[in-house]
Parts: sequence; C-alpha cells; structure tokens
Amino acid sequence: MDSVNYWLMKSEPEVYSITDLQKQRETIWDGVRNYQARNFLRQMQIGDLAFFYHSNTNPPGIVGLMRIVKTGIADPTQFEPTSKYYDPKSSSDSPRWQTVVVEYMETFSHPILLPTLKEKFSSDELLLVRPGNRLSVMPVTSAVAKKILAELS
DNA sequence: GCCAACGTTGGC
DNA sequence: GCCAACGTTGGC
Repeated sequence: MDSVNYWLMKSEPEVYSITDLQKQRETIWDGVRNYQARNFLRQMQIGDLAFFYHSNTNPPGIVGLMRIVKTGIADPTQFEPTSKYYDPKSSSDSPRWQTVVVEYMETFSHPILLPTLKEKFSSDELLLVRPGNRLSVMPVTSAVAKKILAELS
C-alpha cells in the first residue's frame, strides 16, 4: 500500500495566506531558495499532505491542510529577471529550484498555534519547534501528523 | 521594529 | 577550505 507523507510548509500570510490559496484552489509553491527546503520539495510525492503554517505573524500557527498535486515543477520565478527570486545562475536546461503545486483542502476552524505545538511536541518529534530552526519546508512524521489532525476532529 | 540564529558569499 | 561580512528568517 502507498503511504502518505506529511509535510509542513510556511508562508507569511501578508505575502500569501491560506485564504489566498482557498480562493485560487491551487498554486505553485514558489520562492523557496534554501537548499535543504528544496531537497524536501524534491522528495514530495503526489497525494502527500502538507500543513499550511502562517509564519512571521501574530499568532503563528498551523492554519490548514493542502495536498501535493504536481511534483518536480521548475520554479518559474528563478527565470524572471524582475522577480525577487530571480536566480541568474540557474538555467532552463537544469533548473536549480524545483517545487510542487499544492491544492487547497481545508482551513482549520481553530488554528493550532505555535505555543500549543511547543507544548505537545518535543523538538525531536517536530522539526518546527526545534530552537533556531528556520526551514520553510519540512517533513512531519505520520505519528505527529495524526495527532495534529486528531486535535481537530 | 528588534535581533538572535542561520545560511550564503567571496576574499584570501 | 576558512571565516568575516552580509542578508534573511521569524518569534517576540
């Protein structure tokens, strides 16, 4: 049987919020320019589920759920000279930055705020709460994911 | 807006 | 390949 992988992806709601995703239905998750985060994006598979996390806002927390619907997409912003994500060292032959297309699934009626996540999970269980961690894309173990999802039912 | 913690860059 | 300088992230 296929196992679903779980992820957590951060976005600043002032830049792109879950409400924006709900309206758009799906989006290319562009703008990731960190190799570790990109490597996680490369590992994603169609059907994987990702928690949408609102960062750099008050209060920060997990606000909803989305699904990976396309993988191995070249981030188009790397080729756009006017984009803040333009990467002159990347070529269309071998794009440096790949990402995924995500589809909106749901907005949680109660977001799971960062203090709650810190309370429930150790830094070993959940990368997000590891001190100093700044990754914008990271894996979530299925055990942790199921606890998060159970919180909401 | 502050600033600690990171990641990246580039001179050497 | 070291590491200082610089830029970014993101909680507070």
